[in-house]
Amino acid sequence: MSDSNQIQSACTPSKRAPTHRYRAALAARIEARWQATWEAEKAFAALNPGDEGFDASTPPFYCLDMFPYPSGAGLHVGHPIGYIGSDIICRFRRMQGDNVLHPMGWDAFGLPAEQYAIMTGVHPRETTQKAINNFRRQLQRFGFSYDWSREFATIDEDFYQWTQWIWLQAWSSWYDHRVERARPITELAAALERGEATVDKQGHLTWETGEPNIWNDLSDAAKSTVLDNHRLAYLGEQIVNWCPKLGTVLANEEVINGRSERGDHPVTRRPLCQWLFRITAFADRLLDGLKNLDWPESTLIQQTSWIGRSEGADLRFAINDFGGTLDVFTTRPDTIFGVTFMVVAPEHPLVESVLKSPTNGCDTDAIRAYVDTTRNRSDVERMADSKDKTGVSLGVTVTHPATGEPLPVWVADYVLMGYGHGAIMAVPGHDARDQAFAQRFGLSTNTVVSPPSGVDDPCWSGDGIAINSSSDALNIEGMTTAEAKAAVIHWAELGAHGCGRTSWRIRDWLFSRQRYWGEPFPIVHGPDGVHYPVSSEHLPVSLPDIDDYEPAENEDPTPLLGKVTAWINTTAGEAGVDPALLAPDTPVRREANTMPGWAGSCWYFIRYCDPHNKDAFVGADAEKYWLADGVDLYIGGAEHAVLHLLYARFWHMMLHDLGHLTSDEPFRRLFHQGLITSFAYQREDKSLVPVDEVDEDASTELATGEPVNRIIAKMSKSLRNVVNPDEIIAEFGADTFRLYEMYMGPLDASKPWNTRDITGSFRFLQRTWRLVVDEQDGSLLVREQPDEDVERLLHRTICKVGADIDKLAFNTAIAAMIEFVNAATQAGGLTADQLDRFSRILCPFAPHIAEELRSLLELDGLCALAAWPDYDDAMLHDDTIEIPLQVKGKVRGRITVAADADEATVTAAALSEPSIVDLLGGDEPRKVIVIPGKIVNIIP
RNA sequence: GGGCCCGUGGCGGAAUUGGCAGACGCAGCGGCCUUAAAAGCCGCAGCUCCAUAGGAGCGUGUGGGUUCGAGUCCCACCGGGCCCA
Repeated sequence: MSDSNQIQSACTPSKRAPTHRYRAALAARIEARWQATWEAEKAFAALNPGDEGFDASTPPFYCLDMFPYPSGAGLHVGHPIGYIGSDIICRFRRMQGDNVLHPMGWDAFGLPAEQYAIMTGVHPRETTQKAINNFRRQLQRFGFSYDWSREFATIDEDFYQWTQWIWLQAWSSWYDHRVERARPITELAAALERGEATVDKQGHLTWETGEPNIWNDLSDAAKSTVLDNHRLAYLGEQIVNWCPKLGTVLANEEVINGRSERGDHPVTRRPLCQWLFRITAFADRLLDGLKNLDWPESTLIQQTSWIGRSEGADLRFAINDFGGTLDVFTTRPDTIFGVTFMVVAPEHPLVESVLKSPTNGCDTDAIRAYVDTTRNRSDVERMADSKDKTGVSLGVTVTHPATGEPLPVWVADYVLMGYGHGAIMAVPGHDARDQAFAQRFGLSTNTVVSPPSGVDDPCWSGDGIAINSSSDALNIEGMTTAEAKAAVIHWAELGAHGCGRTSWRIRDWLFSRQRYWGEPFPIVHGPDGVHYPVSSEHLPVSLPDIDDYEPAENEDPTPLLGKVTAWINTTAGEAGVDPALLAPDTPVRREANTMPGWAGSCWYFIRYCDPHNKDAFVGADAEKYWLADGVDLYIGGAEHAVLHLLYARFWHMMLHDLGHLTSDEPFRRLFHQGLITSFAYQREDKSLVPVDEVDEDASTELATGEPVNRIIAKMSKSLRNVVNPDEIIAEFGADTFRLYEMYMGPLDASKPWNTRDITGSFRFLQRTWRLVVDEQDGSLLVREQPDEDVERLLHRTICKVGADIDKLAFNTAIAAMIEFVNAATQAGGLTADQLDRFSRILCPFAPHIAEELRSLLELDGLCALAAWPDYDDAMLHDDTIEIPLQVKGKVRGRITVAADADEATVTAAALSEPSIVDLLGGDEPRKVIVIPGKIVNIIP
């Protein structure tokens, strides 16, 4: 600033912007001051049972944000929207007297830091720590009421030792389907020892008594194999998604259209021995548990379809000439009379048999050619072009079990080997894909289900009445779909043609990765091929340092940790195996795989309850207090609808069964915040133009003058429409930022960011400030006597804001506060008492300015810890109300009546209102509809 | 291909869940203040038409239906988004 300006300012103070106007610099001072105060006074530290000052009568409220993965790029304005919402709820509940647990931490293992390490050689721990520090700094500028004393990262050793411990719990357990819960594996061993359970030569477990029990004849290694086959964490051969480029296997969920979700590299399928979780054992409970959750409907639907329970039947068709049977799974056994052909997947063993010993009329060349071309197509491609079906006849037939008719067998790639038995019975009358196939190859169609009346669908796939459905062996004619299903299953079971079966889409969860930056498994491979756990007092198994992060890019999956031979090859004693299990000098090999990024997020919310506990993953008292009914409110993105939320539920159920947790569901209420999108500009040919190359007012491209259309897109670097919250806070302050994001629209809707709109929220705070503060000297300006209308409106605003916060409808709560401030400005100000109450309802939204206003009032204590103000019901309603009068649904006049006027009074008043009298022209109305307190509709 | 959600002024959105469509904010226009500008304050503001005040008609993606009354419920279609294949 130049000298002359200063002189002029000093001489003519009225020309100068007032020194105590609410602007960015003042907001920054206010925000720094109160953030420091909150920290110094530990205002948001949640008290645990046993802590000094803990009051058991205070209701607990656990509000959780999905913790972020701290990326090197820092926060953009989309990140905080959920955190602002949860902070408002937390501050509100705190003011209502709850003991609020509102923690924050870091999901810090994962691929990006490791890939950065591959490029730069910088240890992922270093990169991650830097990113964490930056995220923390950015988040703290918002004034969130987190209890930072509970902060941790999943890479901290005293956190991941318990992640490893929980994995060992799973490894040490099995699922008892008789009682539907997980139990310690030692109890299974004991039952086998006592002969309560028996095991046959194939290793199958039964609880039928009287079976010959071979358990006690087994070698120790064989016993251990039997137990291993029942553990909830087990080593199994599975077809995996192998990504040579990333040097790791990926979960199905991490593969999108045959490419890796991260990095978009090709993924192929191959069998591999991997650590798995037996999540399928919990499938029924994971499904049933959804019924009691207060979750968004769309997420419940997604989890339901992911688990994918389908009731149906396995049916058996005798293969002619070859012998043996072709087994299929179908959800519609009632359509058995509609089967006109069979289809097997190209990988089906029958195809190989046919090629080995072809029958007459079998074109082996065509079959081989077809199988070869389909082999390279992904499941996605195979399912996608449903319109253009391909396939080849196998030249064999099967016998229809109910009619005895021969049915041709085809091979086609729309049938997948991975689902059911890799074979289907085709019912072209009632399945769209089968119909398309039948039409393509001229196969016949039987209609066997009559749709409900009014439906005219040549390929009805819904329920109906069975028609054309009888033979000497089976008659289901006239039955409903449900009856027919039951009848066919009953018939099939009696005649050994099949049995009823529930099939699941969910598969066991692949839980090992060949990457470096993850939790090591706390288990070693003994010389006898048996696994030995690292005993819990030797946890964590620390991740060793390595020099070279580059994965071996080859066809043979090798874990990165396999390179650290000195760490891999050790002794039982060195690794921490219980000497009672294995002599300390026994050479052992450590497990070289690491856990996937999901591991820490499966239980981090449990650790927040008791983050510094050295003896347990959570203390029993803290767990019972905070998690008796799960997390009260969980806010996070809908992109985690299936994976994270399903995995966390699985761990929670397992730990519950084993007696470590009170509740069996982790998250009672779930809320998904919407995405913050951005405006982007599109040329006529739909190509996108970066925002900084566009004249936004004229809607033209700067370089060419060509017109562009404004569209809504995700924020992205390439469009240069990413907004950094640091800049917005510097320009307007954190309170304005918080208000703006909450005022944009409903929290669960996706909404476009528009920097221009922020000024509205900023001006609201300026008006609020000016309403009660002298902009020249900063002193408080309040009136002595309250304005009657303002007082009435204040009661309504308190009521509305409180109700809206409960509904997470922050946008309308803020609109109500703006209306209040505008009305109070017009009415000439507030009393000190009114300002006190208003600052308290403003506090959850704009906590810093609220504290500042409270301190100007010289009231004791922090606004953040003050009680939520009361309102008087009597002040919410007026004595008289105006009611619109409609004639045939159009408003034609209004009357003012007492709020509690009865129907007759309102009718009389309405019919004597001049404009209504006019319109009726002396005739009696045919009908008068009075909705008390709302509207009158007159039908002439 | 399937599932779920959503289409309201120039823009973001509101609407007590079937009862006055467009709250509140942005942008816009007019006025006050100012030498001027910014800021601020006061006011106008869905569209079309007639018009001096004022009035009439049309309006929540399109078409139909239910209802005294539909942005809201039902059916079909069009468009967009998300998720899953």
